[in-house]
Amino acid sequence: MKTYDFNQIDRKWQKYWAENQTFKAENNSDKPKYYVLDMFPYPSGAGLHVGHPLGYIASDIYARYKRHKGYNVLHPMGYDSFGLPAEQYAIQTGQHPAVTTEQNIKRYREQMDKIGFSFDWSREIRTSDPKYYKWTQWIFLQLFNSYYDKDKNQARPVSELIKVFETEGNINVHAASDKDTPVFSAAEWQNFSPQKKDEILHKYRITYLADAEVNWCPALGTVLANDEVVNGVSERGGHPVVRKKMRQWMMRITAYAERLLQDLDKLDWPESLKEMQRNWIGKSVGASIWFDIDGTDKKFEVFTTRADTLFGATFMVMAPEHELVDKITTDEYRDQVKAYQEKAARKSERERMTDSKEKTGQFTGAYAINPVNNAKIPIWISDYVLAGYGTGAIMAVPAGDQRDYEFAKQFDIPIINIFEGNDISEKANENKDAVLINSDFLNGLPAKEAIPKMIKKLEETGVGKAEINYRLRDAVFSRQRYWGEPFPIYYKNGMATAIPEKHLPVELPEVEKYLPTEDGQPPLGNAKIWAWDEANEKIVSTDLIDNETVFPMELNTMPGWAGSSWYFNRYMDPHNDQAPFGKEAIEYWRKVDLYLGGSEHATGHLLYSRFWQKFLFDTGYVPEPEYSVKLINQGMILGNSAFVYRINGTNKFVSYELKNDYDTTPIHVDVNMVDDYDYLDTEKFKAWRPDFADADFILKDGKYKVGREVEKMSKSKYNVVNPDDIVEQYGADTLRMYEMFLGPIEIAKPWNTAGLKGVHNFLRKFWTLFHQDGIFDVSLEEPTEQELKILHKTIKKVTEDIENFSFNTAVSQFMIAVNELQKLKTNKRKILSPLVVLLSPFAPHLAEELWDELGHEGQSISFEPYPQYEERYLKESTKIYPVMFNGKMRHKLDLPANMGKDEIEQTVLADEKVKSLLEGKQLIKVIVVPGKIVNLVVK
RNA sequence: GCCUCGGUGGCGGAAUUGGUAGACGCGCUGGAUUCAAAAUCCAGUUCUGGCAACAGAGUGUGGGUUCGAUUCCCACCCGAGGUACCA
Repeated sequence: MKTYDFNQIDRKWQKYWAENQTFKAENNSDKPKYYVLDMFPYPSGAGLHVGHPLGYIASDIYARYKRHKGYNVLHPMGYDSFGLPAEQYAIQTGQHPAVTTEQNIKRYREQMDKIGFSFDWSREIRTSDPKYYKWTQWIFLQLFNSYYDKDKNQARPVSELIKVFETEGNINVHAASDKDTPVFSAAEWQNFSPQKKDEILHKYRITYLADAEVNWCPALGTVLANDEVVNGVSERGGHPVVRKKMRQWMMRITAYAERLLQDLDKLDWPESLKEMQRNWIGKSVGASIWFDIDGTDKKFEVFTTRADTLFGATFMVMAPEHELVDKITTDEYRDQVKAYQEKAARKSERERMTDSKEKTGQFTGAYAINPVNNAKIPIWISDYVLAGYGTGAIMAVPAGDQRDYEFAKQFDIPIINIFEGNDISEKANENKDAVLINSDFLNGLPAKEAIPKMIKKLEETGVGKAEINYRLRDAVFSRQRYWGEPFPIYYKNGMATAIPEKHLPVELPEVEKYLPTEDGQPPLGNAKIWAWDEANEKIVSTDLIDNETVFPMELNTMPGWAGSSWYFNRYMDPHNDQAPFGKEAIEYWRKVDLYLGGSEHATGHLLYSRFWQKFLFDTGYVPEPEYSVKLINQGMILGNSAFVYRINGTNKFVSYELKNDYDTTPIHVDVNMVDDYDYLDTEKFKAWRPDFADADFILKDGKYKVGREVEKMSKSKYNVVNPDDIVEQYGADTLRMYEMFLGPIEIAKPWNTAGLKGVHNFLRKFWTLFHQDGIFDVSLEEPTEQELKILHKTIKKVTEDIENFSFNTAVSQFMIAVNELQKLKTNKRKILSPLVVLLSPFAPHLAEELWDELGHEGQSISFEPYPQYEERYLKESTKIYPVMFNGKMRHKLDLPANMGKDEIEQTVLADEKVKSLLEGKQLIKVIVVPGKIVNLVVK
């Protein structure tokens, strides 16, 4: 080989690794285990862009490094292959989502293979594969058959709960359940109808059916997420959206709120990510207080974190949807209350959040009685109180809460000042150190002391108790979609009933259309073979539903996060068809040692998967309550968009420097038509789109310069850079090292190709160290002390950098080493050979090639031990000490490196130059930092 | 508003527990090589002044602790991400 032929080297070694299954991990080994995981991708039609592999490269470097270090490394990859884009494509074209998905996966795989990852492809999984979702359905059934026992603090079988109901009712049951769960005795339970029993059990199940309020779009026939609704209409199509209660599958994640919060402290995750989860869970400690309603036998509960301010409560506010509103409203106010409720119902949740500037509300005519002083307090409704948080009602203390203050001002409600030295003419006092007044037995106390005192009083008189509230809500688990896991559920006499486990997987049925049915049913309503024959235990035609033993199947499918909430465990034993994973496999691998992925999953995947893991831990299926103790976020790689400037109303385009002289509109232009100096290839531009074919240009110095802007990389912005092109032009190793060199992995950064050449040069120089005039030429001579120093310094620094995931500085270190060795014209085997191993996690193709040339045919470098540095080569014989006076450098001194602190001090003070500098000054003290500095403090 | 993270040359970015700020790369300048260019190699490159030695300033701003601060403390400004009538 005459030159560094990276394309040939890439192909050769990628083939070799595939054929030899070099990176296949075994489930038993004498070596210690290490599990490196990337968040698996959704295979979209657009293919990979240069941003996707960033995390995969980092994890691959670490995985390869750990293999060198003697670990049995599990480094798998797969696809989160259920999802919306494939379904939408199916709606447009009639192409089955499975076909599209298969094509996309093939493309992803080809692209990933070109980068030379050390994935164990024998363990590949796909969430849309029935062999995989069989076990997603299985886990769903375990959740369905469990409830959360608050005494034992773990999930328990529903069958045990039923036994308790049969013997003592639910009076002593302390379990996570819906708020409206009735209290009943054993005798009552026995007399309930099967439907009633079923309904009650749903209030306890960890996955359960409930009427949840959703954004329903009648025109689209589907439920939309909050961010798909803009100004009360759907983001796509602009159809009206209404709030509607629908029967949905829910996940009782709230049962795990406290454990999800507590265990965050055990995790070595980025602080920002943990903080996001903490906020999302939103724990607040306070009290609930019962208020009687004047002149009735009704009462209602409020939650507050400031029980101490009860004497300052001058009105009560209920959410417009509060169930008591209709019952307590007096005739006088009925019409106005009704009108307000209707107005509030029309607003989407998002609107209610945004129009928060001005408070609106309506008095109900009813009054509550303050339990501590029997004061009559008017009850209002307002949408600033949310039905879904706490009890949906609050006690309003305008002196101590800014929102209550604004409301009181708006409606001229009196404000009682309850804080000493407080000015209530402008705003409320939210300072917790303020001392209470006008508060009877709490006068003179700050919140910290007053809160427990008040709660004690409330508990004694039986009108309140200490309480903890969480912002976290139970998660909606149904989707009105086709391309997702079907539920293994059928409806017998209206009761959701599990299909026996032995019949899993319940495979997704074929449908003619992927749209909702005409009567508003989800797409599975179009399926012909979608009914459960209980007698014969199989899925049959829906035509047979009138038959006594044939029942309709669930028409919803599971959401995208179902399959991704446990996939990390499946990799441990991906082909098991008896269990989601074998006991032996999970006991061996236990958990992910290093997890890499984006922070956008903080309150989605990363929370749901922790929840499922804890459930599986409770039920004894997994040995760890947290599946990933160490997590690193990789930052996004942003696109560097290019713009041309069209003069309005013409087909003329003006160069960036001149654009301010005209009235122009910027237009995205494909970055692949722009060179490194931001000049546009005008011919390519004309050929790009028909409407630009006759474009005119106003040039500057004969060239057209584009404008630049950093944005998210996306097809629609024409700023996507395909990794294949970089690999083609510079080789996989250059791409790998360059992406690492770009900056720390956690940071978001724009893609620019400016530095590619530098990294590529490094690899060429490295190759050149082994070759004279293109011919392999490595000497067996003993290395010099200087060469050994370079080697060992590099080993030390690079190893430390890898351990700290500081891959950008590791790459720099390699560059330094190569520059130094190039200057010495080193071609000694004893230096170069360890460097090859050291480099191999970063540039595996080149490393394997050189390793082969060094004479290790047939032995993959991948399992060679990583070189270790030796301290003795790092010691320097002399060290230059800066001699500083009052922190300013005045002199440099060459001293032996191994000199002790006192010795350095004496030698420095004896130095002639130092003596002359000290002349006429008073020496106060001498600071010696061995190996670093000598600082003389003088006056 | 609140929470988290950050602010260092023309650019991306380095700097162990406070100890010579600007590693490495890009770009730029000069030189070598070449008929010429590309490529490669060598030297220089924080700013200001100076031919230079050198001097002064310098890590968002202002203050503080210290012999010494990019690093620690206080206040503020700016940016990114998250979150929001959460009672």
